[in-house]
Amino acid sequence: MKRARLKDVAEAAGCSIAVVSHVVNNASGNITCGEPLRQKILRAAAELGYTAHYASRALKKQRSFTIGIYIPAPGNRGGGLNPETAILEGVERACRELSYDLLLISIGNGTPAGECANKLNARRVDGLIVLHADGDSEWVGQLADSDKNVVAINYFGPAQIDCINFGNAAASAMAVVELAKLNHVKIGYIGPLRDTAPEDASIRLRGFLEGCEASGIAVDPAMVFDADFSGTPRIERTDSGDQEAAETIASIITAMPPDQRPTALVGHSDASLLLVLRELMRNGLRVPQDISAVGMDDSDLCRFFLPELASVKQPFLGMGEEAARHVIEESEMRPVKGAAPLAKRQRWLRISEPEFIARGSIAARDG
Amino acid sequence: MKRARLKDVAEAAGCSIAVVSHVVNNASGNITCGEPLRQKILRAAAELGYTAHYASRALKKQRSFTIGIYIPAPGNRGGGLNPETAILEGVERACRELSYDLLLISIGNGTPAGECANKLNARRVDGLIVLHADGDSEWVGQLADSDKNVVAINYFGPAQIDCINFGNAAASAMAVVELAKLNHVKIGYIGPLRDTAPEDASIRLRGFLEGCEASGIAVDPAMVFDADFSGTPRIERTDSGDQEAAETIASIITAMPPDQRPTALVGHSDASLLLVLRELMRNGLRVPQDISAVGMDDSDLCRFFLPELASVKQPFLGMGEEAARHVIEESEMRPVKGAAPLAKRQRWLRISEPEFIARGSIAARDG
DNA sequence: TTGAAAGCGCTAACAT
DNA sequence: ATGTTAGCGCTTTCAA
Repeated sequence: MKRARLKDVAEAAGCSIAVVSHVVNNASGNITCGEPLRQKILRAAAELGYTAHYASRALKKQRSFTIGIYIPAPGNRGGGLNPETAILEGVERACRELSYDLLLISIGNGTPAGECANKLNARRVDGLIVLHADGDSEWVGQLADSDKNVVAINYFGPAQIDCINFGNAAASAMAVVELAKLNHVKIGYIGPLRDTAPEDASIRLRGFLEGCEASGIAVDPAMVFDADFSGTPRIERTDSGDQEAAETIASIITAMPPDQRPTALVGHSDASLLLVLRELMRNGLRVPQDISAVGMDDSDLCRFFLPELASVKQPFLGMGEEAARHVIEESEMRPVKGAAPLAKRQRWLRISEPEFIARGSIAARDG
Repeated sequence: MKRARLKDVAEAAGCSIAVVSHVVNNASGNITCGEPLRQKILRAAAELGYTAHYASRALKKQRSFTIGIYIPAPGNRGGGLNPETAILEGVERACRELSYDLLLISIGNGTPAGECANKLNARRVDGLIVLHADGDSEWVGQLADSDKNVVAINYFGPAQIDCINFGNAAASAMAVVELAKLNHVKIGYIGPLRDTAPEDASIRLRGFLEGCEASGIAVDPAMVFDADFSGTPRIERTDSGDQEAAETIASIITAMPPDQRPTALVGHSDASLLLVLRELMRNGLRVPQDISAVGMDDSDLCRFFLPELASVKQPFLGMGEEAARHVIEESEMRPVKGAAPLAKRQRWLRISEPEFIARGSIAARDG
């Protein structure tokens, strides 16, 4: 059986399509309609299983009621449930709540610029969400300049684009502060184990340093294992040998005299920290008795270690929701006709607030 | 600046929109056109940045050139990069290759039946891919009956729907066979640690048993830790206490006289197996010297253990691609007008072929 | 309170 | 070889 059109419902109810259109949308134009007819129409519509043809409505309204999302490559943080999935879930949830559809423009594959601009231009999507866009790439800036409706998630480039970012600095600072509360004063930092680090790694290092300062903790360069930090021990880093780097770092720490060793470690990521911890434990150190540990991102890995790893969590789902809400709201503000292009407002910029997740890998230090 | 329409290009090129339509699609109706005009049109189109309005084309062609995907809840396998992401990536890739768009109907949230049927009905999507649909649910069957274009991935219910499934039985059988090649004859099995197991868990157990039979290995019920197997040791399983179950199983194995212990373990999942392995190692057993291990799904967790866990991998990405290809192909076979509803063909059914990933957790047994 | 009708931008059959 | 035109199904203004 063919699907029902407005016309079919109108015939079944014995009236014109205009009234039907009005009734099923329960608002449009200046049409009103008597209760009996109204009921008749609703019944007919239900009976025929009427649903407005999507393309037709989109054509008429000049809106697709769809937003697009672009995800460069999932799981780049090395292990664990990737943030992308949680963000996507949040985006999808917000879209559904606001009755928008979600178009997955690209995931993992690499054809950003053209595709995105194209979907936008073909009126395929009313707005665009871009995840982890490379700060160096030009296309993001071009989108922003062309006054398209775009919001980036975790973008650290120069383009003046609306965006919402992980609270990277706040997260690592928070880890330090929580450890300080437990009387730790010698706190080490485990940066990226590879030589190709994600863009936000340096921000996390900065947060660590800020956290130390705020807590009145002296930073000891000998225990800050991050290539971006001056005075750090020289560690050989390659593009694949996480394990070797972890072993080197662990042996350096193990070799320190017990009273000079860090009593706690903050990791730039759960994965890096866990690799180092595993080596430390093989060297005979106990977690958390000898050394406490706090990771970053609260990935699935945390709960697969013994003791479970404390971590700082980003509100991925919430960020996705918020981004979607913003882009949709923005889309509805824009005039559909070529009216005034809506004076360029302030750039929208949000930093998410991380949350500390306490677990077995931390213990208080005797005062 | 407003986006260009067919009409704008036609004016710029000084011809009618029909010719433009023909040229930009380089095929349509029985129109031909001289080379000079052709060039002029192409230039004008490029200059104006012309792209066909999506909704308009969809309305006219009665096709959305979009397929929808429904993902109930990601990451249910407990840890590691979830298969859903890889499948999604494959689906997206195939869609792009075939110039289809991908609509993410739902991920993680729970509103399947209505939403899916609706998108289909509103001509929002030309076809639908459903991931991990619950075998008990009715809505999948209803979709199938209504002659909609749907393909399920990893569906084990009764509905006569096109689908492509993980080769679960083949995977666990493969693990056994590979271990047998290494002269293992006492092989244990680690089933789900929780009392709520995924639907395909029992198939994996069956595969294990088949693998044993094929390899001439006697199954010892005392080392088959799966609640579905008669004769298995009684293990207390709850909905959350994986760790306790793992400890119990490990202590049972450790308590066995060394010459009666399994020399190898097959896990129904990487996660379950790793939890048990960790406890075994804490009890003093060495992997792989004392006991070899092969997991399932090749999740990210595998590479986070020492030794790295051998596993059997499902071709997630390829399955996604194949599903998408099928649903698109099917969509293009269907008549757009109400012609003959295309006699119901054979049910399309594919089982994916798993691949063995050898890693440090396996060693040969002395002959 | 209801109906008629003009398009939204595009494709394709039909005319020239 | 090119132009004209009738819709696809819907929204909405205008007329009755």
